[in-house]
Parts: sequence; structure tokens; C-alpha cells
Amino acid sequence: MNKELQHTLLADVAREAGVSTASVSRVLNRAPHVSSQLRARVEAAVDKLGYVPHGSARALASRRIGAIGVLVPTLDNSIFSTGINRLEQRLKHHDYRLLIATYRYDLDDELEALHTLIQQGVDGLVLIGHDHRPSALTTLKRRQLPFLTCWHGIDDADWPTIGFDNIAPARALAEHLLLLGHRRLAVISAPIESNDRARSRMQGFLQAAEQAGCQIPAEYIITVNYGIAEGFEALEALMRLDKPPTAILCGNDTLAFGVMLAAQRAGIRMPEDLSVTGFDDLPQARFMTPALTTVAVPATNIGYQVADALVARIEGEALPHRQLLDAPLVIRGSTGPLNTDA
Amino acid sequence: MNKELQHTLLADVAREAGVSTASVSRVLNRAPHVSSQLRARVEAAVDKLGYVPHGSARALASRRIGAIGVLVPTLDNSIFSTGINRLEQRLKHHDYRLLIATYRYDLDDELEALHTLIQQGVDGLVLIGHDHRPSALTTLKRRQLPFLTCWHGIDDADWPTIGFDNIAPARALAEHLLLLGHRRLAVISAPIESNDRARSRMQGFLQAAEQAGCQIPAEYIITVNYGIAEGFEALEALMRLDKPPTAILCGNDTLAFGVMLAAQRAGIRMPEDLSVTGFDDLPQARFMTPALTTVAVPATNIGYQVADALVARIEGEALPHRQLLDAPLVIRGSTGPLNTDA
DNA sequence: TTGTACGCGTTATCAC
DNA sequence: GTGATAACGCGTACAA
Repeated sequence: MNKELQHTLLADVAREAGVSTASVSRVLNRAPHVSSQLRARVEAAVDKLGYVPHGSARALASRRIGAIGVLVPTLDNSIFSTGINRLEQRLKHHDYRLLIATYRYDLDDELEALHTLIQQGVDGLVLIGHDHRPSALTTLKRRQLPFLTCWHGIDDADWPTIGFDNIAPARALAEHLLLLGHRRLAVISAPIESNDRARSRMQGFLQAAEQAGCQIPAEYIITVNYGIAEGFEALEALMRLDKPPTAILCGNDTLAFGVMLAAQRAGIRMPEDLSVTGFDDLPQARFMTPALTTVAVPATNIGYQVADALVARIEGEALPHRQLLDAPLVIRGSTGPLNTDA
Repeated sequence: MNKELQHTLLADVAREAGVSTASVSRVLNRAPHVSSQLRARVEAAVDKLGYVPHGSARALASRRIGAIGVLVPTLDNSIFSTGINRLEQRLKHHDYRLLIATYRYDLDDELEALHTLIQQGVDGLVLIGHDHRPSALTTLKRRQLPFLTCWHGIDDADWPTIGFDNIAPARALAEHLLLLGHRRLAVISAPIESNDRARSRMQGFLQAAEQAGCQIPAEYIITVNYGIAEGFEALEALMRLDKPPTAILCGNDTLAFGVMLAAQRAGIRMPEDLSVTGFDDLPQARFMTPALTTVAVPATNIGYQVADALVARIEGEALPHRQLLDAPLVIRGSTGPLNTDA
């Protein structure tokens, strides 16, 4: 590795402009009290030499890296990429960059990625959801690192959040189906052990059913990873039961799409023979036939708010530890009254 | 900002272990010639103090950051997230981290993001496609930064690539439709000015049509951004024409899904009344009814190969400037013979 | 095998 | 306003 071509340094710029390194640094960092004359000379020298500051050196000296990190379970779900996208744009507006790390819904991987990001020197962190390894909190606290969680609505001073309640909308979805006369409700959910969002939604579904005196039997509850294929196969499995459900509550839109596609393939009419609900309101939801009844998750807004709040926190502001956004029900054609002819 | 709690430093560990800082550093960096005795003492001290190395200081001193950067047009298309995901995992295997930046198909944003990543000190870079601002190449070369492009098959020594040919599969798709008797072919594509993949695919479509003596008229060529809604609306527009097309070539699967959903909504039968093709082979493709005829883009394999090749390059190896992977046609039910009854 | 001391490129604290 | 110069935290020749 003999890449010994000398990059131009701040000192080179200083020499070229005939000023001190301190002055160059001031110009570069938009410090106050610099004469426009000096500024001009420095900027000319920077351009001439094609100078690019050295990020690590800068971070070391200033004890600030100008980046915040985000830990996402996966980028494969476009609801997350949407949120991330907005977060990144808004952070850029505050002059912060975004470092993204993924952990495939594995909390040990999340913890490891957290350490990597901290080591990288991020100025703040965004985590998704409320479920994390306990030592994550310890680390965060010990280093006094500003952080925020999102996507959940759990009231916990340890885990400040900007998110939404997952339980109530899930309950509303189930109540909507019950009101339509359905009694054989099935649930297709992601594994709930280390995913509070999935758990909350499940809880909402079951609560509503129970309150209506309509307990959901175990064989109507299917746990799979989020994915089109998984939803597709889950529906096939449900339809093989002696008494198939008349309505299916899906943990997210992706699963619901899989279910709907399988139903279409099988010639099952929706909503006449089967009602289906999702969660997220992905762009595709409204274009399905029938259009998917779901919950509109405020992904974009979360990205925006999280950026503002975290930056404020980094700059020393105290903020409420919970901010809830609206996640409204979107009732469309995929849910309809129980067909009593059948 | 008075977060003056002293983080434990390498020196603290050294003191705790009763050894020199150099020794601690050696243990941490798995240097050879360290007695297991010393290693044990240091590791104990590290654990006891909860020491976390300071990334910037380490990068500054070692002139290596241990991360490579990737510039992606968007994370919203799951074909990219799939590739990125594999890239990240494979890089971790080589002890490199991945910094992701997105530019929303705007090449000026790409250039800006490139500078940010370079400033950040990445050890190498991955770009997607062949279209970039010329100054990107200049920068890359001047800093002698190892880099790779992917997702395209263009033979250009300036832009080493691990990708696939976009033209031939596109041509094959069109030929497939022509062979089925279709003559009224439409194309729905992303803007081609600054997107070589879209341009190559378009080129393949048009070439095949022309060679079959079946020029595609301008009103059959629609340019929109990639998206479900965009595909949906494009189909509606095409169907309003006096003589609607009997087959539609879509620039990617997402557009094709939009088209198919619009067709289903409009009661257009596929493939009897309309044949549709995509490009990517997303998971959803096989589950549509009918299943989507498309091209299987080797996203996972690209991620894997790019990781290995770029790391090799960083470590000084010379590699061929082009490596082509297979992107096979996947013929499914969404394409069928021209219906001459109509 | 281990320790000493300097250098990495910048920012920030002083004086002037 | 501007210029010296001491940190910043770690890696690594070099010496021992």
C-alpha cells in the first residue's frame, strides 16, 4: 500500500494563503470575527489546492462527528426506508449525516451494531421500537449519548420515543371486523418475542376479540417473518383448516399482500369470502383490488420529528420523553360484512 | 454541553493493567508477539473499565477507517436493499463496516454524498451504475481511492464493474413478446437521462422491436419514476389511447406491479387481453396472478462479489475491470400469445 | 516480548 | 481580528 501521494492539508492551505492554520480553520467552520478579506484569501487557496478536510482529525479535535446513527431491523420493508429517507433529509438540513445499521430483527446484532456506531463516535442515536437488550440502555446512559426510539408508543422514561400507539389501532381493526359480523378471525403476525410492535398489535387484536366474547383459537394464529411469500403460504395453511377463518388480521401490509395474492390465486373473493387487514399503509395498499384496509403509519412524519428532536436534544434541550403521532385507520374494500350465504 | 464525564481511555486501561499503552494497543489490534499473559491482563482491564476505543483517533493514527461507503439511488426499491444487505454482511466478514448514502437518482446529490463519504475517510467506495458526474471520477482517481461500480455491464476501464448486461435481457423480453405475436408494444420506463440501467433496458426494448420491423410509436413510450402509483397511472393512460397496446414492457418490477394492479382493477385479463413484463424478479413477482414474466437480477450475488472484490482491491490486488453475472429471463404467466379474437 | 515517544490533521485556548 | 500552540486519543517506529 504505497498510496503516499500527499493529500493537501490544512497547513498547506494556510501556507498558500499566507495565514495561520487557526484562521483557515475559522473560515472553514464559519466562526465569527473573520474579516471578509481573510475569508476570501483562504477560500481561494482551498479551491486552488482542492483541499478536503480530514473527517477523523476534525472529529478528534472537535469531539463531535456531525453524524447520528440509526439502528433499523431491516431496510427490506419500505415503510422503514421511507422513514429513514425523511430522517436523512431532515438531518442534512441540520448539518448532520446519518449512519445506518441493520440487525435483521436480532437484538444481539442490534447491540453489536450499537457498539460499532458508538465507537464510530456518533453524536446521537435512533433506535426502533421498545425491545432492546438491557445492556444497550446501560451503554447509552453511561456514555450520556442523546438517543431516541420511535415507532412505538410505550410510556417509559428510560426509552424516550416519538412514535404511535400500536395497540389501539390494532384493536380498532379487529373491532371493525367484529362489527361486520366476523367471528372466525385469524391473525398472521411476526414473531413477538423481541418485537414490541408486533406484540402490541397482537395484543390489540386479541383484546378486541376477547372483549367481544370471541376468543381466537391457537390454530388461527400464525407466526411467520414479514414477507410476501410468508403471507402467501400462511393463507394457504389457514384455508386448509376444517373451518377456515372469514377474516384475517395481518401484522403488516406485506403479509396482507401475500395473503391477498394467495386468495386471488385460489379464487377466494374479497371481501365476500374473506376480509383482510394490514398495517402500515404502503403505497401499494390503495392499488390492490380490493384496496387494503389498514393503518396509516406516520413514517415520514416520524423521520422528520425525530430529526428535529434528536438534534435539539444533542444541543442540550430537554424534551418530553414521549410524543405520540396519529396512526389512523384506513378502511377500504378488503374488509366487508360477513357473508351469511356461505 | 457539559458532558465532562471522562470516558475511559486506552491510557486508563494501560494503567489498570499495569502495562504500557503500546501493549494495550497491540492486544486490541491482534498484533503478533504478545504473551498470552499480557493479553489476559489487558482484556481483564478492558472489561473492567468498559473501555471502547475511540474510532476517530484510531482512524487518524492508523490512516484507515475500516469502512467502505456505498452510494445508492434509493433504498425504497427492495432490489437495492437486498443487494446492500448482502454487501453489508459480507463486508462484516472481512471486518469492514458499510456506510450507506442515498441520492434519490440525482447525480449532483450523488457527487455531494461522494464527497461526504470521502471526507469521512472511507477506505473504498461502491457506486451503482455507469452514469456519474465526471468530477466524481476525477476525485476518485486523484485520491487513489479503491472503488467499484455495479448493476451495469458497460465495458469501461475507468469504471470497473461487477454487474450484468441490461441490454440483452431487455431485448430478450421484447423478442419474447414479438414471438408471441404482439405488435403493439408499449414501454414504461424511468427517466433515462441520468440512469444508464433504464437507458440500456430501453435500448434493448427498442432494438428488438426495430429488428422485427415493429417500431414503437412515441405515444406508447411512457416515462415516469419507479413506483407502484406511477405504473398504475401509466396503464390507465395507455388504455385511454385509441389503439391500446397489447403488451407492456416495464422498466422494473415495481412499475409492472402497478400496471398489473391497474389492469386487475379495470378488469383487463392477463395475459389474454394484455401481456406485461418486469425487470428485477422481486419476491412478489412469482405470487402475482398471473405470475410476472421478468428478468432475475442477481442482487444478492452482486453484493457478495462486490464485497470480496473491493476488499481485495483495497489490499492491493489487481482485478479485471469487468465481471458479468447472469441475469436470466424468467418467463411466467403474465405474458401470452396475442389474442386475435379481440 | 514490551515500553517510550512521536506523529496523525484538526480544533480550541490562549495571547497579541 | 489573527497567530502560536497545546490538546484530542490512539498507532507504531524505535529502542530496550
